[in-house]
Amino acid sequence: MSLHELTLWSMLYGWSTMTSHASKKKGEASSNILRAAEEPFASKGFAAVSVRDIAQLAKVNKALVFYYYDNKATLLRKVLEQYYAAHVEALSPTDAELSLREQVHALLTSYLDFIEDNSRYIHIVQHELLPNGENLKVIRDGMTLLFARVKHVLGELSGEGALHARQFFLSFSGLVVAYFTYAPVLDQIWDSDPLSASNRRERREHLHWVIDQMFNGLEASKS
Amino acid sequence: MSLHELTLWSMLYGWSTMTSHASKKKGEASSNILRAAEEPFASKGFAAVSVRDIAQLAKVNKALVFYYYDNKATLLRKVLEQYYAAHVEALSPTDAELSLREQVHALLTSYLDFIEDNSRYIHIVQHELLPNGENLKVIRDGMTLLFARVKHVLGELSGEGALHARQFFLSFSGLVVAYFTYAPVLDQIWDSDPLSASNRRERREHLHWVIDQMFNGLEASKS
DNA sequence: GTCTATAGCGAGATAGAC
DNA sequence: GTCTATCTCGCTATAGAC
Repeated sequence: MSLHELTLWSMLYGWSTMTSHASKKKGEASSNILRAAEEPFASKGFAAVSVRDIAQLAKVNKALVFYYYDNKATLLRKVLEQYYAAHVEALSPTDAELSLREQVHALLTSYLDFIEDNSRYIHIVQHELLPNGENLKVIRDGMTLLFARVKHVLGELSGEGALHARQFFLSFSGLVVAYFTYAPVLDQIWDSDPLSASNRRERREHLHWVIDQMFNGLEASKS
Repeated sequence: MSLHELTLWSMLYGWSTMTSHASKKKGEASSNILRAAEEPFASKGFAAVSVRDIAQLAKVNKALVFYYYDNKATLLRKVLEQYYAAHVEALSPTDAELSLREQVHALLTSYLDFIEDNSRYIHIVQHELLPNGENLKVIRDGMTLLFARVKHVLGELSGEGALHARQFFLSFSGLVVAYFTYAPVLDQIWDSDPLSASNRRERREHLHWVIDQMFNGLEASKS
C-alpha cells in the first residue's frame, strides 16, 4: 500500500483505535472485507469473483460478508461509492491565482496521480460500464459530480457545439483512462511494461502536450 | 440490422445458399449462435450471460451451442476474433494522394463509422480488459494489428518521447471509444441521449477539431 | 459478531436417442 | 445435426449454535 493510499483510507474510514475485549478492533472486519474485495473485483470482474474468495482474502468467515453487506452486489456498490467519494475528494479545488491553462494542467496532474494510485477503480468502473449494467446509477452520479467539480474551469475557455465544456471533460477522461484500461494489452505495442516509471512519465508528457495544443486552438479561436 | 452490418456479415460468413433436405440451410445454426451471442455479451457481460439465453435468442437447442463451440469461453473468443477481423478490414488503406492531415481525418472517420455500426464490439472489449482477463491475448493481437495498420501514417509526422506514434494511436483510441463506453451514463451530463444523431455529430466535430489542434502543434514543432 | 452447516438453485457440460 | 434428459458442481444466501 502506497503512502497515498494510506492517507486515502485514513480519510475514508479512519484508523479505529477502539478496543473491545481482546486485540481485535471493533468494526475492523467490515472494512477489511471492503478492501479485500477491491483486488479481485478489479482483476477478474464482479461475476467471476465468489464471496468465498473475498472472505479468504479478508481472513474472515464467508457468512460474515453477508452479515455486513446484504449481498455481493451491495458489496460492489460500496466499493464503487468509496472510490467515487475519494476521487471527488482528490480533485482539490484549483488555485484561482493561476491562469486557466495552468489550472487545467493541475487538474490533469491530480487526475493522473489519483488514477495511478487507484488503478483498480478504473478497471472496476470500466467493467461495469455496460448498457444493461446494474451499477450505472452509481457511475452516472459519480461522473456528474466530477463534471460539476471541474466545469467552471473548463467552461471559461470552451464554447458551444464541438467546443462545449462537456466535450472536453469527456476527452480528458478518455485520454487519461485509456492508458490504464489498455495497460494489460499494451506491452506488445510498447515493447516494455507500460506501467514502468519512464513509460508513465512519457504518457504524462504526451497528455500535457495534447492539452497545450487544445488550449492553443481555443485561444486562437477566441481572437 | 443496418446496411453496413449486412455487408459486414456477408463478408465474414457469406450468405449460404446451400440447401440440405428441407428449407434449413447447412451451417446456418452456427452463425446464428455467434450472432445471437453478441447482444447479451455486450449488454450484460460474459459471466452474466447463460448459454441458455444465447440458445433461446438463436432459436436453437442449448446442446447445439456446445456442439458448435466447445464451451462458452470459446464462443466469446470467436465473437471477439470476428470483430477484430472486421475492424482491421474496415480500416481501408488511406489514399497516399492526400495530405497526412487529410489521411488522419479519413482514418478517424472510418474508425467512427465502424464503431457506430458495431458499438457492441467496444462494450465487449472494454468488459474483457481486466488485468487477469482470459481474452487478453486476442485483444492484444487485435490492437497490435490495428496499430501496424496505421502507424506508417502516424509515424511520418510524429516523433520521439511524448510525440511517439504509439502515444497518438492510444490517444485516438481513447478519444473515440470514450464516447461509446460512457454513453450509458452520459445522458445526465448531456441532458439528452448521447447517441442521438445530433449529439454524435457534435462529438465527431469535436474529435476532428482535436486532431487539427494536434496537427498544428506537430507542424509547429517541426519548423 | 463470528462461526459451522446446509439449503437450494442455476449454471456448464455430457450422454445418447433420433 | 439436432434434440431430450440428466449429471455434477459451485455458487449465493440463510439458519442457528456459540
